[in-house]
Amino acid sequence: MRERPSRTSPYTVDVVLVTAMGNELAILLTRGSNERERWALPWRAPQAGETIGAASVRVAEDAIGELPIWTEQIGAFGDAKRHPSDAEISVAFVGLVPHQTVSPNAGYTWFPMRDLPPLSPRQRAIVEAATRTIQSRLDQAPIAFRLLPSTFTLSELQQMYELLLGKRLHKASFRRALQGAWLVEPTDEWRSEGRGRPAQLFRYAPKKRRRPHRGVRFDFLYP
Amino acid sequence: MRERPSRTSPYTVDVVLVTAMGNELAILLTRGSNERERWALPWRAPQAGETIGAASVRVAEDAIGELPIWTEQIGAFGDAKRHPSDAEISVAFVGLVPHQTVSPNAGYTWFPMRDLPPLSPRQRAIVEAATRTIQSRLDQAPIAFRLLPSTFTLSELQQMYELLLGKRLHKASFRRALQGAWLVEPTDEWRSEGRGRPAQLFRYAPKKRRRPHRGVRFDFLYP
DNA sequence: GACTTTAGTCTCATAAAGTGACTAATTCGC
DNA sequence: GCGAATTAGTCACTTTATGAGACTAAAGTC
Repeated sequence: MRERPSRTSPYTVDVVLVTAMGNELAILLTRGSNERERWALPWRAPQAGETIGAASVRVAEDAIGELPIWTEQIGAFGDAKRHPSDAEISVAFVGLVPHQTVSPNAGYTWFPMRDLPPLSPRQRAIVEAATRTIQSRLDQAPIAFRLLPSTFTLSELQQMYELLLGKRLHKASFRRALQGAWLVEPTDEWRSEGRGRPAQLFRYAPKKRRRPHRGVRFDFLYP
Repeated sequence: MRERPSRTSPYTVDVVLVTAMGNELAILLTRGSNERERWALPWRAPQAGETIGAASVRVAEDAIGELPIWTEQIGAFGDAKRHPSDAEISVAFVGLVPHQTVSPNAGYTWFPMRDLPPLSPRQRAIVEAATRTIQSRLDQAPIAFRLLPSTFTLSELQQMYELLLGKRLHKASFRRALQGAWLVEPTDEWRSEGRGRPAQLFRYAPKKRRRPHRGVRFDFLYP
């Protein structure tokens, strides 16, 4: 983050660290040491010999002192869009971080996704792509489960899905799909959350099942 | 392709050009000028100031003299896997090319995907990711349609989907889904292909429709 | 003309999804 | 203590999607 891109690294590795903060998704931004700089995604110009995977790990550790619970590469960004560095391209990663357990290091701040400060055009594009990456993987990896504590109520789980998908879900349908997927098992604990009936706590405990085999889907509207 | 990566470009842009060759998918490989080199995906170390998009276009034009009908970035590859260049990372693209109309330039050869010559580890990983990218976009972009001539029979379309997905599809289900998607319209032409009933020709002519709104899907089996 | 081959349709069975209403267990105001 | 409000959890009904096989149609082969 601090160093300028060296001659041997005209690319950067940028990481979008996402968390669920209350009812919103938030990402981690930094201004580095200079207070007058723009906010920016944490990034790093890898050392010679440092792989992009290793660089992304290091960026995350610099920011939160530990590893995200899930990481995926988003892609390479460049195409003339400006970046805090002079690098031609930036390889971007998303990482998910449970909010409760993690506090960012000095200089890093969570910003709700709906109210981000101005970013460089390239990093703005990276953030938008990060959202799409999360949503497209939501049904393939236990993303929502890992953003929650080890036990959780089904309402909490549904709210997490709603947050990540950016849309409301129907309670009965959600639970039916969840049951069919054999992904959670009930504990014998219940939690009373003020008013209303207490909710049973569940834990993530996936069981093997046969992969549903589907035909084709035509999901595109036009050209 | 010919040049070594310069000091200002320690990354390459690699392109997987895919076509349907008879009953198989094939990709375009080159050995460059040296007959004793390994076969490799077409790649290029971008000039200073050349964007990755522009570089991918140029790689494709060098290989087939025109643009693929559909292109998408696969991602950045590196992580210590070897590559024909010395570059730390390679940004990979997939491009689709209709086989009938395109003949590769000198030095480039189509290889069926099931029978590829040895590639560098990094390019091997790129090819595998290319397949996954195509399959995951197949329901979101008119990929199969563009690999076919402008008019085609529904059997041809189904075979193209089967080829791209790597699995058989049920005829009636396929046609029903296709009809529901309003993507093709019949022409008044028919084609007789030797024995059997002549098939009606269709053209790709998508009509607007409301996007199907679905709930959640839990498509992952375990961790 | 009977048989084969490919195209195209139909129907039935089953599974998945959308939806609203219903019951259950708790707190809050009074 | 009791009813309203609130949240959890389930049910029943409808609609839509999917899988599968059988059936009809139109050509060629012999």
